[in-house]
Amino acid sequence: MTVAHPGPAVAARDVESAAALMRERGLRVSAARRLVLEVLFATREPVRAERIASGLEGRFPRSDLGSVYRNLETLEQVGLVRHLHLGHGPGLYALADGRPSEYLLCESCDAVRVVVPAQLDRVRRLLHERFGFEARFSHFPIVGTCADCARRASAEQADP
Amino acid sequence: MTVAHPGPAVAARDVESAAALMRERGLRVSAARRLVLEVLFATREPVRAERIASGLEGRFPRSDLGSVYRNLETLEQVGLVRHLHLGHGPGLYALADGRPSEYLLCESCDAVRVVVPAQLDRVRRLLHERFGFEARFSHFPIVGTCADCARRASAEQADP
DNA sequence: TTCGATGCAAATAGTTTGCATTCTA
DNA sequence: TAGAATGCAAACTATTTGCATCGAA
Repeated sequence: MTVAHPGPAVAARDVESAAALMRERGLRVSAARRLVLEVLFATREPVRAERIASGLEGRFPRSDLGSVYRNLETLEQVGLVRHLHLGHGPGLYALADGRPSEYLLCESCDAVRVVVPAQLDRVRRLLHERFGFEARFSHFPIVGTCADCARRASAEQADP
Repeated sequence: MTVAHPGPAVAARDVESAAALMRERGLRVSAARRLVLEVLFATREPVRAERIASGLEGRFPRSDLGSVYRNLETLEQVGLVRHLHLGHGPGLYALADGRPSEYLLCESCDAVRVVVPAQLDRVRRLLHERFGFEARFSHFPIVGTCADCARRASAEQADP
């Protein structure tokens, strides 16, 4: 899960071009490795390793969970894959597309709001001015309470 | 680790007043439970459960790790304790003082910058205006690159 | 034909839980 | 003395690793 040297993100069009890139880097394209890519291309959202190993619950052949983890790490080093953590729970893996999504996670209802990085640029700028800190919300999200839950909470407080 | 109903934060002056509060809530103050409190009062920073169970490496009697976890959960429900997660790695537990600290975590060097909530109020306001989202950085930190590492990275890029 | 990758199983880290026993209120 | 909390062990989730074998280039 923890990648030593995650390379710069690479957006591949499809499994074949991803496979070609692997070979360019001197890596082999085995059946198990191709399968991880196929699953990631099939579901365009972040998934846990277990779900990949299950072949999306049967839509693809099952594969060994240990190998899935190893391949995800390799793919992340190459830059084809990124992983993120949404609160507690397992890491989630997805194809790296050019500009990574960023996330707002509600702790009350577990809702995840996906936003494009530009929407957080002002927040990022503010943090940079204040602390010289370059914030990223693509690997770990912003955590708190979403609008719905906040409204609900204050309603309950007014009328218990 | 995951607390069902974390009560409102309560700041206790010392172990005895914390113990008194426990009894007020109808909870018992056993030796093991008092020990958790003593360790938390002795070290004023967030610590992992394992470190509590070890009695801060021998300064206090060792206790059972399972019971430590159970007691931390109970203490968190009462509001005396809060836990946080700094990136990967185990959860960290600390006494709840009135206004919880918030955190900036650097992914390159693992440095943790502790800030008082007021320093992030503009960030919070911005997020609330944009998304109606109430962000907290006390349970999960803001993750990114600290000023030092950012400087180092751009220096390396200029002079490789 | 080589050595990178696999599959299986065992190991690890962090945390939770069942249960007979202990001890607080 | 009732039942809350303990201590120990086992279970569990997420992830990593050792190793003999296999297969892609």
